[in-house]
Parts: sequence; structure tokens; C-alpha cells
Amino acid sequence: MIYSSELIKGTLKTIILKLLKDNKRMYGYEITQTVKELTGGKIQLTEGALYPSLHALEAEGILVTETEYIGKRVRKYYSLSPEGKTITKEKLSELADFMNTMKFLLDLKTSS
Amino acid sequence: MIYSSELIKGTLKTIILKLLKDNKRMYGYEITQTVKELTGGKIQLTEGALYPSLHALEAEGILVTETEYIGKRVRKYYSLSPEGKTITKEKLSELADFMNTMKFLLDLKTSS
DNA sequence: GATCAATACATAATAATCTTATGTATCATT
DNA sequence: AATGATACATAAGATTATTATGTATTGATC
Repeated sequence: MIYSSELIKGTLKTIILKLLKDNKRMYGYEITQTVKELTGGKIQLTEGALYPSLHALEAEGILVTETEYIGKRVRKYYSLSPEGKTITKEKLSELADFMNTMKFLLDLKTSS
Repeated sequence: MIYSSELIKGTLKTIILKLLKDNKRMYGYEITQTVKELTGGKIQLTEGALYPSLHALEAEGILVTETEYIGKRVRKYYSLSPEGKTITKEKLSELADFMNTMKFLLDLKTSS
């Protein structure tokens, strides 16, 4: 089972930030593979969603990049800027809070 | 604190369906107020998001409507169709699963 | 050495969906 | 009489993902 895309939409950026918080630096393709592995294939980030998000986060100053070459193949590493670390904490806190709220809503008594 | 809109986007339809599962029938404005109360104001559904969603769910055959008049003021009650009840169970199950996955992702060790 | 899958980036057209603003109207309270 | 709450609806614009496409390297298979 793969989650419907609507679900991922709201959490994509926070997932990216969390991974970068844990791993210091990662490149795009690595992020897709890591998320896939960690979720048993339930979350599969598409390139068309991931790269524009990474570019947006970089443009906002939340992420910074280093480009490296592995042989002739380019790799663009992303990591959190100092400001990005602050934003990440806020986003993670908000998401944790949101999930508690959602859990509460979903656990309400069922009458049908 | 009010959750950022991105977070709500992915879960709006499921929230609506869950409320209708518990309450048999509700009208739009009532849904906004109920969600606001249940979440302590953290989730505030806007009309511009809610009504189009309700219309879409009705067009999909998931919801059915009854229009009533309270005095001269119109009220449009929504309830789950038989098919809607099945969809609702699936959506709720998917969301619960998704939240477990997200909880797992967020709880991973932090190195920074 | 040719082909395929995986790695690795990027972007553009389209679609979906929310935000913001606007509009109409009733009802209760001050 | 005016204001805020109730109650619906929709349209223009913004945002963001989907889908498709493009380029190119590398490793594995035949």
C-alpha cells in the first residue's frame, strides 16, 4: 500500500527537514531512497515533487548546498542552515502537535 | 497556535468523513464549528476550502444531501452514502496507518 | 559491446486544491 | 439600526503535486 499523495503533500517539507536534521547532509536521490526504506515503500517521493521542494527550501535560506562529483556524476548535497535548524524544530514541533490532534479526532467514539 | 494550511490539506476530506461517521448528518457551518471546538481552535476550516470539498464528495457519490429550512434560512445536511461508509473506513484506516508511519519517522534518533 | 536498470539531476505542462475575497441573506443582540 | 453570528456559494489567483520528458553516468547482464 502506498499512501495517497494528498497525505504526503502536507508533510513533505517536514520529512525532508527531519532527515537532514538526523543525517547532516543528504542529496536528493538519497532522500527518496531513505524515505522509501524507512517506510517500507509506503512513502515514495517523486522527483517532480522533491526537487522543486528542495529548490524552494534553498531559496528560502533554510537549506544550503554543496555540489560534488562522484566520478563524472554530479551530486548536490543539502544541509540545514543555522536558520534552517530553528525552522526545523518549529516544523517538527508543529507536526507532532498536529498528529496528536488528529489522533484525538480519529479516536473519538464511533456511532455508526 | 493554528496549524499551517499545508498540514490540513491532506486530511480535510478524512476529517469531514470521520465527523459524518460519528454524527450521522451535519451541515457545513456545523462542521467548521465542531472541528474548531474539538481542536481547541487549532484547526479552523475556511469556507473556501470546505464547501468545494463537500461538493466534490457529493459529486463522487460519497455524500448525500438533504436541504432543510430553519425559518427562512437554508441548511444543507450532508451524510454518508452506503458507498461513502466504505470509503470512510478505508480513508480512516489509511490515515491511522500514515500517522503511525509519520510517528516512526519523527521519533527516529536525532543527532543534532 | 549492447542493452537495461539504477543512479542523479532538472523542468515544463497540466491538474488539483487551497487562500483570499467577494457576494447574498437571515437571525439575534445591543 | 448596526453588528456579529449563522449559512450558503463561487471566482480569481496562488501553491504545489502529478505526469511526462530530458540529459547523462554507472553497473550489471546477455
